[in-house]
Amino acid sequence: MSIKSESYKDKKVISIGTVSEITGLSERQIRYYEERNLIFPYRTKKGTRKYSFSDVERLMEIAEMIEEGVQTFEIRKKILKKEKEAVREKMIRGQLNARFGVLRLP
Amino acid sequence: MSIKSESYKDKKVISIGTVSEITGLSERQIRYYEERNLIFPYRTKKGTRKYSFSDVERLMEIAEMIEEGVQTFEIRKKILKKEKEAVREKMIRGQLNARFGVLRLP
DNA sequence: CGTGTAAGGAATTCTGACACG
DNA sequence: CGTGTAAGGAATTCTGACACG
Repeated sequence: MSIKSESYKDKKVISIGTVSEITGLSERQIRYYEERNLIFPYRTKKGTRKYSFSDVERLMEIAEMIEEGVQTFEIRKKILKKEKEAVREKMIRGQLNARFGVLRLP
Repeated sequence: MSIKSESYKDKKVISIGTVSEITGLSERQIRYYEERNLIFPYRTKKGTRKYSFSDVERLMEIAEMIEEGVQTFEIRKKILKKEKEAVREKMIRGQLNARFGVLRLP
């Protein structure tokens, strides 16, 4: 349920100009954060970047940390940690579902 | 709740080329349906069209009807009818909420 | 390190129009 | 009626680089 409903949130369809407007970040900043492996837009055949709403949210979190003086390297570590946690969460749910049927965790 | 969660679905951030790819419709078709008042993209200051996922869904419904031979004029009437129903629904909910507090209808 | 900017090219989008049927 | 297309212009996006600090 809460996974299916994220279909819109995770679809990479927003181009960089629009992302720039939404987040208030410059295109330069957005591209730089990609260079630093903080964000991973989809690339169309022609090479233009497409972002999801999730990406937009992540960018805003990144922007906050940057303002606080956190370096991109540190931010990257935090992101990796978060992702590992998410994977672990997913696996636990999968195992529970496999044994006891579908259940809904908050 | 079900209203708040539509925030992503209703944000007009997708440009016409991407909408064309998602729906399989040509840009010409998409612009024509706008001319016929079936769809209402947001316009940026510079004049480029931006669509939401809701718009994309509506376009796919329109495409289906067109294939069935329904004319744009008829489609427009159906859309107007649907919108009126939605408004009525919303008002009823609002009145119920006002009198009995928040409740959740399917 | 993080970000601005000018540079040149490629791809996108827009409008109004002609065409077919 | 619904859609394709060529036309010309304006706006977007991309990359690699120089700059500052």
